[in-house]
Amino acid sequence: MSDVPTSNGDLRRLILDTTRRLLVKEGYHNLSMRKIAQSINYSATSIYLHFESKDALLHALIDEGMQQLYDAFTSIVGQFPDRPVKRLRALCEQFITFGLDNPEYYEIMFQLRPEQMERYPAEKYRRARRNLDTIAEALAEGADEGVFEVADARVSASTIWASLHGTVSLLLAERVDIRIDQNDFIETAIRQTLRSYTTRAVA
Amino acid sequence: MSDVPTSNGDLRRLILDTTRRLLVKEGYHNLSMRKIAQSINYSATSIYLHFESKDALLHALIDEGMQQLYDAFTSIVGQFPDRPVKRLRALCEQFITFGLDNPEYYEIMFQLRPEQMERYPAEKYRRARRNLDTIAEALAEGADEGVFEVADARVSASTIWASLHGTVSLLLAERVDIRIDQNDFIETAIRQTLRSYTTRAVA
Amino acid sequence: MSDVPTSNGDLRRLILDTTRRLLVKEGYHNLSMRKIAQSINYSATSIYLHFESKDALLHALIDEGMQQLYDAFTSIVGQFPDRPVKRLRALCEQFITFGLDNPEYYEIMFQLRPEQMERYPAEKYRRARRNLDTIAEALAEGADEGVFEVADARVSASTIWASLHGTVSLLLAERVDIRIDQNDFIETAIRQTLRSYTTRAVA
Amino acid sequence: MSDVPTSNGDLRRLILDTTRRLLVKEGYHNLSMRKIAQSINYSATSIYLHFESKDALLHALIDEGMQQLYDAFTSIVGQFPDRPVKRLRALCEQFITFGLDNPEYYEIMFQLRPEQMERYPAEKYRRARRNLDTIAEALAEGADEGVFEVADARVSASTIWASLHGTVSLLLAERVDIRIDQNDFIETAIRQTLRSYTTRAVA
DNA sequence: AATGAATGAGCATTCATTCAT
DNA sequence: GATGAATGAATGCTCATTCAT
Repeated sequence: MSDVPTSNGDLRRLILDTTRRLLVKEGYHNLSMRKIAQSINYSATSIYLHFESKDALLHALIDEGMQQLYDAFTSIVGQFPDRPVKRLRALCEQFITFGLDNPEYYEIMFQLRPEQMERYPAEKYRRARRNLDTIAEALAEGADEGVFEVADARVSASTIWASLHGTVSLLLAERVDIRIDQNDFIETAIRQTLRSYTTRAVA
Repeated sequence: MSDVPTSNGDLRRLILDTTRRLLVKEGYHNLSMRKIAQSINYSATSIYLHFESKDALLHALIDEGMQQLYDAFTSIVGQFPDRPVKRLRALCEQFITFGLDNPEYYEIMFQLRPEQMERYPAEKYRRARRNLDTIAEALAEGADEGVFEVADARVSASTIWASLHGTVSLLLAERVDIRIDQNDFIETAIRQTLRSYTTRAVA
Repeated sequence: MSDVPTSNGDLRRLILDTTRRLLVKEGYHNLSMRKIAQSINYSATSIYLHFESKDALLHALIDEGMQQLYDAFTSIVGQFPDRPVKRLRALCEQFITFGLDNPEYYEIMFQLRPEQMERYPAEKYRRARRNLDTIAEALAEGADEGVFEVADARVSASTIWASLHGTVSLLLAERVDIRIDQNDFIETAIRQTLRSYTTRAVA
Repeated sequence: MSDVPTSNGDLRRLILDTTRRLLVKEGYHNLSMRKIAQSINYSATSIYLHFESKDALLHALIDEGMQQLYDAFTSIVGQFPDRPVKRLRALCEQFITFGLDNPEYYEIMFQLRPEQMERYPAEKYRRARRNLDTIAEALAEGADEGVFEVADARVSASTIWASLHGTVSLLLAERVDIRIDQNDFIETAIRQTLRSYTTRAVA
């Protein structure tokens, strides 16, 4: 693929992109340094010039994924600055889209158990939490406006995240009854999730 | 050779239990026949006297887990034969409890991607779906009684399952903000999930 | 296959027959004590009650094969007591038929290198040599009658055997050009082999 | 680590030669990558730097053998361009010499059953057939000159090959009566084989 | 006469990583 | 900045054989 040797420090970029591609194509378990090297027509050793270890490479990838998701979220916030309900729905949709579009990204970002990735510094996870805050803010603003009923925005945001994560996970693991239409499933999941926080209209 | 000499067919049990323990401690990907063998002070070959293959061993474990969960669900159905709301809440609580109590089962039961466990027969997954049906029934009965608002019980049941699964997954992966009380988180997740299907009170 | 347990000492017989069958069906390399045992619905251990080792079992089989071939040869001798030419041709045909009909038998009888079957006692190979003697006798008688030209019957018999063995080996190894008709090939091999020892008619 | 430190790409050569040696000493079935590695004081992994798989290694060996035999045949053809009888005799002698001198090559070249080496591409076997063609040509030319009596040169060449192959096989398997002088045996085999195709002298 | 339980040695192959150049 | 050469450890699995019962 990369017949044309990439000049200078682009190699790091090339490695990251290739790894991501392989991750999606072959899955986390079939990912090996050897295969990455082969894909970019470099020696396996070369990867170590740019990443201390396989773990380090994956961590960099997780960071990128988190950033990407954060960027998407930020853009949505920009689109609906004062429409918390619409904003929250868009965030939900975006999360699910992101997960389904980047399945193996998703795996290393959200599904790896800590003991499997033990050297990933907790500080980085904290960075990931910014995404959660975006949801919490929408909830809080909605509560202020009286359209959401929220006891504790932080807890509620996590609950919403759980629903979304469960939805993506089941879809990725192909555990959802095949007789159920995927879009129907996603739409229902989002609608019900939001509904559970919506203020009930009193006649 | 084993510390506590196990008589007769107990070895099969010992293998199953040890595998479950290792699954929790080291995760699915770091599980190997050799490690299992080492843990029980038997040769790796001995495992093959009781299980045809690594897959067969894991399948046996999945079956056990599914059965256990099914038994728990069945017992709940028996406790609340005509109280669909109470029954549904109990089922939700039970699912989360089961997941947190049996993280080892949980991973291989619900989190493994099909390509990682491809030889697990689809028929068995179908068997697993009985648990989902139990939820769908409670929803349908509740809808009949007018206490639940449900368009399609099958889709809704899957949606509820997604929420529960997401909740368990995040807790097991230790991805929930440590400042959030676990019980609070669980209670909120269940309450909101049910709330989203509850008929809105009319004044 | 042997649902009906064979009584008494028939087990030895059953093992031999089953092994022979497996040898043909699966080949020498895929033959294992485990598989033999499985095929006869006995434990692997039971085989050791009748044969000291896998080698011993194979030796017994080789003996049987040699005896079988010897019996066939003897019968031919009886059919053509004083027709050495016809007798020799029949022996050649029989040898090739035997080889093609019992390919894996043939392998352990004639193709195993001594170092692969080191414990097979040389004395047994000597027993096998009786078959060669039968050929040598036909040659010698033919020479006496003036129909064969033979310098040293022992050497010539070995030469003939070599031709036959080569023919069988190439056929079994599927090394003969597929455009050549097998019967044509065999017939030519035998005809030419005999021809080379036939006295040339002088005008 | 190796006794005589081999520089650069010599390891490939060393592996090939060692494999050949082991093949003679222990036979095809007892050949393992581990043993090869041990023999050259390298790790088993190192072999994979030079050969994709065990099969690939053996294929390389077969190719070498086929080429060597072909070169020897070609040289003989050059020595007797218009003496088909002498040429054929030389080819026969060369085949047997080759077999006895290279028992390791011989087994994998001519004695392996296809199911034992199934991945060896048929196209390569076809290449091996060039050697047979060389024999067929000598026969055909001799027939043209009236010195050979040949019905179908292709069939006859295969028949000759069978005789030679049988001769080599029995010698390698040490199945020839030890009271028979090896050179006598070989000489007789060749003489008789040729004789069977020689036109009978007319007074 | 028969077996269940057990094992050590072996197999081809893959992996992340190191090191001298 | 890049690499070829090399490796120890690991993988799931099969094998012939032994031994106490």
